[in-house]
Amino acid sequence: MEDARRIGLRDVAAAAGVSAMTVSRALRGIDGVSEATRRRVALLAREMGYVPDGNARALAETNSRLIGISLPNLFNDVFAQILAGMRQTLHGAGYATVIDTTDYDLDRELDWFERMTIWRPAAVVLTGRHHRPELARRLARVPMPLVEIWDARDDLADRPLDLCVGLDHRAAGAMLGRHVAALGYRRPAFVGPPEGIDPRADARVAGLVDAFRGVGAEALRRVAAADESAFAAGAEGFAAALAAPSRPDVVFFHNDNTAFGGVMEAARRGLDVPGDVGIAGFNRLDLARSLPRPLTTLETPRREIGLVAARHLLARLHGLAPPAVTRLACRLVPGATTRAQP
Amino acid sequence: MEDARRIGLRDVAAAAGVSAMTVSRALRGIDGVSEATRRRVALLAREMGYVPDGNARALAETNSRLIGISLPNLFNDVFAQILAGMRQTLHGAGYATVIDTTDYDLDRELDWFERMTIWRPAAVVLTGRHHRPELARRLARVPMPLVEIWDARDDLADRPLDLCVGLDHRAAGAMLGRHVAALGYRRPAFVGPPEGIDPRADARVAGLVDAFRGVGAEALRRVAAADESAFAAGAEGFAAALAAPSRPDVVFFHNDNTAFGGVMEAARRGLDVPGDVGIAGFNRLDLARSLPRPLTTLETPRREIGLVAARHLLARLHGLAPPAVTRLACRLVPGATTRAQP
DNA sequence: AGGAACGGCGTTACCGGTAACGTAAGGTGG
DNA sequence: CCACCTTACGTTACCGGTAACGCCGTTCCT
Repeated sequence: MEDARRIGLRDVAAAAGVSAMTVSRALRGIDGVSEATRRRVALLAREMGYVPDGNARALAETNSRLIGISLPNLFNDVFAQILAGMRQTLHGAGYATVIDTTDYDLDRELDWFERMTIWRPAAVVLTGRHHRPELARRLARVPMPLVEIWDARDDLADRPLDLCVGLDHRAAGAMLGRHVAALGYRRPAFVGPPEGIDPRADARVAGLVDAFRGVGAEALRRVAAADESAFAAGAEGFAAALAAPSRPDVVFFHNDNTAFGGVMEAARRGLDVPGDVGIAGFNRLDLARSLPRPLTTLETPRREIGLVAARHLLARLHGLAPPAVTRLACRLVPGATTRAQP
Repeated sequence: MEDARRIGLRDVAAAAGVSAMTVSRALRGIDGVSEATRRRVALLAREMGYVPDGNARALAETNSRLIGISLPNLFNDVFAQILAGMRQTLHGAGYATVIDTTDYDLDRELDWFERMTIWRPAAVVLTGRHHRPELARRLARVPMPLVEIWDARDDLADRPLDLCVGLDHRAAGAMLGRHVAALGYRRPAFVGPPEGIDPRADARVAGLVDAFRGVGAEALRRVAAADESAFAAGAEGFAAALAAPSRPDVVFFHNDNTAFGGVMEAARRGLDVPGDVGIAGFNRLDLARSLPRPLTTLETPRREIGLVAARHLLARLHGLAPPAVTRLACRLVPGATTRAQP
């Protein structure tokens, strides 16, 4: 594998009869080299198969062009879309991105952060507002621009580590909940991950509770559903929710995919949706749009979050001062899986 | 941002009253340091917030622990699952991974490859067997272990660049096609990306054509469907396929998500599936499992491809010689969207 | 008792680039 | 004709680690 020594700047320099520094300048397009020399060097470098060494370069320059991004996972398109939005902007600005997925495990996030900072990234992107305290301590020692995405709660006491772009999941849950409560539903249930796993899910549940408080509704029943497949989890969770003594008249789901599992389970049981039971999803995933009976859901601006986060990060890297907290709006999408009128 | 100079090995060394080399050895757990010194140094390093510099380290050591991975995209779980399989193994072995998505654009793949190799990765993972010739040329100059995943056609004349782990998409298409042909369908259509975008889709179409050849079937009609949503694309493609003069009696889809779009469109039109028209998907995505009428599809071993690819890559990095081409088996999943008997 | 082996640590020389500064040749203006 | 400025390079000193080797005081063996 390591047959011949790698070709370095010095090798090209020797072949061209100039100094290494001249080759460096020529290849980077920096002033101080005649056009003739530049062309000769560039040609030679290409012929010899010269590839610059990123490590040496990064070591010599003090600043890197690397941005680390931590996401819970890449399934169900939510984070994949946020990521796509960020990448587009960051790559366009000449930054490389390094991704990791934590599966909602804060220890894995911290672990990744420590392994990542070894490479002296120009900035870091984290998901959510909740991290191990050790992470903030490390960050304080070696400050660097940082964006927390996806979760931007409306709470002045809760300062972000640096920048923050996302939505208020509690408010989002409340918006959806109020819409559904206004339709007359009074026995709400929620199917999603167990409490304490995904803070955003917990926040949305809190929002639902807010919405149903004071309208004479029963307490929201939360059902934990976990399966490697979101669809299966939704079906099982829906079944579990219906098994409760006081049968819910509407079931909220963690996202549209799990909600679809619920819709399927309802059909399997011969239940009429929304006649017998209402169903609401979250995020407005592609699937929600394509169902014959459109899902009642809430559209989250995922791609926009990615774009804005990247833009603010770039501004920050250029020494500007973008807003610390950016809260993007969600859009209620009334569907046919909840009844139309009270 | 760059207030105080970063703390380096020398700073810790000075504070501990030893040489930088001793600190380096102590922190890396290398022999030649007394236990007392090691502990003192480790504690001091932690207190001072010392973070090693990956670039300097990578420059000093000749070999890196970085593996670059190129995938078409991260939507619809196919590549996300392959990736999850690889990551698990590679991270366990102490390698870091850097991902990029090409969106099926070979120029972007080449571009990424050139930017990536600057970091002297220990190995590279590419998707598919088709790349820009320039990429192979670069690779020849700076040889490194490489795996091509997902596509492992059964063609002796077609040598992989190095290693290869995947499945034979043409054979997979043929397997599914033969099953469906045996059920008596004779007017097949295919809905998926336009020809020339995704070589695997093209191979599967070739397999379908193989399967329907010689059974007195009409020529397979290929319908291009592209939409940002796979579901919408499936619905539109299905509609387009049905609009043909000789209406197809079975429609194959690029994957289960697009197939689901077809199922929805059929329901919207009041068509009976499989009575009026059969539908078949591909990949056996989670969705296919959760439908009330299970989709006829072909299960591809995505996670296993990731695991095996990573394992072979590690073997290769350890100087062993894993098999050059590994073809994994697919599993036919007969469903209820095609009729049961001829 | 003398030399070998060993544990524990320091020195030196890179790894492959780049910033900063130095310099010779040719052009320019007074 | 000479001081002065450009242009086009070359030199030097790092960037922050690590491998290889050297050195010194113990301990152990014969």
